[in-house]
Amino acid sequence: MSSIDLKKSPPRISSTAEFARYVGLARTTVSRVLNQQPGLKQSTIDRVQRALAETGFTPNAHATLLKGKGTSSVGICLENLLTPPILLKLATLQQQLRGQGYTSLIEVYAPGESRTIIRHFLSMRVEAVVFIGHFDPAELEVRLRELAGHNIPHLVIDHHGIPHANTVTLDRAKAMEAMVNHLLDLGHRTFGLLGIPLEHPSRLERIHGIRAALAARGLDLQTCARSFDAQCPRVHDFEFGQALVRRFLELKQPPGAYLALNDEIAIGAMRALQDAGVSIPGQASVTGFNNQDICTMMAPPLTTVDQQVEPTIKVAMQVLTAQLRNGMPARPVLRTIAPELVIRQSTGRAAS
Amino acid sequence: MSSIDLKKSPPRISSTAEFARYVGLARTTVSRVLNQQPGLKQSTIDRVQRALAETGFTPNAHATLLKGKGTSSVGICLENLLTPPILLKLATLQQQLRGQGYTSLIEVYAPGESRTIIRHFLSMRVEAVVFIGHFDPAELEVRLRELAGHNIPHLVIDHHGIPHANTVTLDRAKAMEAMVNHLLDLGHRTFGLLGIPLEHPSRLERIHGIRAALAARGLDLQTCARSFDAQCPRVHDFEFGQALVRRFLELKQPPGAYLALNDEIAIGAMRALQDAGVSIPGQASVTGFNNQDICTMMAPPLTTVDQQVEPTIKVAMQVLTAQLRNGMPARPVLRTIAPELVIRQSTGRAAS
DNA sequence: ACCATTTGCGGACAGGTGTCCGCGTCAAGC
DNA sequence: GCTTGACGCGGACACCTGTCCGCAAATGGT
Repeated sequence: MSSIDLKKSPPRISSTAEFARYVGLARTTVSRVLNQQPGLKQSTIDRVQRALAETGFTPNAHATLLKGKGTSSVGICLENLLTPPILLKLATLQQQLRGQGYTSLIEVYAPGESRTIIRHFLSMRVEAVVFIGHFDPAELEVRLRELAGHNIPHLVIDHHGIPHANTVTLDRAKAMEAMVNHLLDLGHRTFGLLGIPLEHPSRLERIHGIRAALAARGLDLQTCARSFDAQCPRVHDFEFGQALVRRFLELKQPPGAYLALNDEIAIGAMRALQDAGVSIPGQASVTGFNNQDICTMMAPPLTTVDQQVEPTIKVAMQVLTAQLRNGMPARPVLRTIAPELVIRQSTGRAAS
Repeated sequence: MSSIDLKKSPPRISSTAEFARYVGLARTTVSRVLNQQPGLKQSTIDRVQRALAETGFTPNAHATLLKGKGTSSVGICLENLLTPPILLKLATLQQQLRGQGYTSLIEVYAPGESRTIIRHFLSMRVEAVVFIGHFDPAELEVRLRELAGHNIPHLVIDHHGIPHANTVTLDRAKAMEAMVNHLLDLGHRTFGLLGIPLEHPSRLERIHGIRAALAARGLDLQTCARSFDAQCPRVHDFEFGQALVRRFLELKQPPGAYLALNDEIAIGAMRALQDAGVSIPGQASVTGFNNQDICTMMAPPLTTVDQQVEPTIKVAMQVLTAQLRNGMPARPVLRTIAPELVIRQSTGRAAS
């Protein structure tokens, strides 16, 4: 009985040498088993496997990675603002990388810590770095240059418009163009932009799409669309959407359609409109962006743009594996994902 | 001019020896500078720092961690279902750990991969492992035993009821008790449970709280409360909530108050009720759990329980740092966080 | 110019792993 | 009983860093 108890507490083993002593074999032999090299008798293989199961021994990864030429790891830097779609991308990406034998080092970005994060990645000798989300463009560009200096491939997911960056992103211009076309078809001619400034470089892509749709029908951005972004602080997106709409409702002639940067802002906008007695879509239309699950639960369900997470990650993995194999591409790669309009009941014919 | 161009492409440096050759110093001297040892002339320190900035060299972390006794890293295993509150906990925890000089290895759990994940943590020689969220109890217990076998401290955040586990969690029993009391005060005597089975072990804590509140007023769980969880598949929580409520509405006398497992289910429930013409809170009350931002945007705003993320992480860090200093505690630690009821307009007086 | 002190050098070792290689051992086949 | 493989052993080296130590060189003071 007591022998069983003793067997139940196997010794703490922290090196292959120690483990080999436990099994009663040479260290090199054990190493050969662990790395599945040929020329081993089945019985000894079994003996090692059994001891492995008993003790739960794991070779020190740091020593392995130190020895081996590559680390088979990629760094993933995550935007501060953690929304469901971003997280879904993270989870999917990590799982796919795992399937390819890659370990992922995940760091959540915090303002001013991007340098620390990249240096950590570099010290861990990652083979590539992925950025997911939106960052400060200037800061990101510096980091990318830093990585290029070390000949480490990178990939930016979602943040379009960084010079020389390898990018995979939803075609937000096309998305906005399609959305505006949808609203134009419904008779809308006045647009309130929520979270989309007319000038700010970070949202330029969306503006391009909006402008293109308007121009195709002989309309002008400046006269059709307005934005009050600068006048409201953006802390939580829901409240931001509310505040922006309240500002619009102070106008003599509020717009008939609202285009929001994302679903959260759109939902806040709907709330403020309905609280003010404006019916949706009877008196105003509202559109979101991202197609989060919550959209279908609103009254009315929110018209929005689907993020296409799976295609995005699929393409991202293609670009990534190509770079892991062949190194940094000579010219930056830009792959855009086609968006898909999801029309629900928050958009309707313009009030005449 | 060309010399400038040449200077712009510093050589790829991947070891301290190489770097020392570049600076023109001995490897040991450089190492002393990097580790801030005394007895160095300021001018040589500057020389190294300058070269450091030029080349962006970073010592190989694997070699350092191999040499040093501890790795100063903790593993974080994340629940598959990524909701905003969980993510907030992750981000906060990682930031705090970073502040304490600890690196965090983050892995998103995928069914059947918990073994792989833990083995990865072990091979990286993490000094502790944190689980955030809810997992398969049996699987989690095996992992915890595995960790204990290696003398590695652990901490489970949110998942209450794992035997021998060090746990930090919201007191969900107290929360449900307070919530039911609130509804009893409003005159409710019939309760529909959404996502909370009467028997299932994983939700036993909530049931205990509900039962306690009822018992204090001489009421009985079996007669007051019903649950149809088994009859509806749970894929997306929003739709789950909708489906459950539809099932309840088939009854001759649907309950006057609905207690949902989380905010998503509650929101789905509200949608289904309102679509069926049931006014909230006039004809039925609905409560959520977690107090996500979206709650305030609903019509009516959702009564719910706040997660208390900051206190939770604060306590988690206390427990964690204590274990990192002193090793596994002799007896499992259980710290519960006091919940806070957030009463909004989705609950009201029972219809008479 | 001389001596004492600071300061950098270079060799050595440890930490754990993967791999190569020569050598011993054991069993099977003839 | 001898040869021939098959198989395991153990020494050696490399990967890169941190640290210790003896020693040489440079520095500073007088």
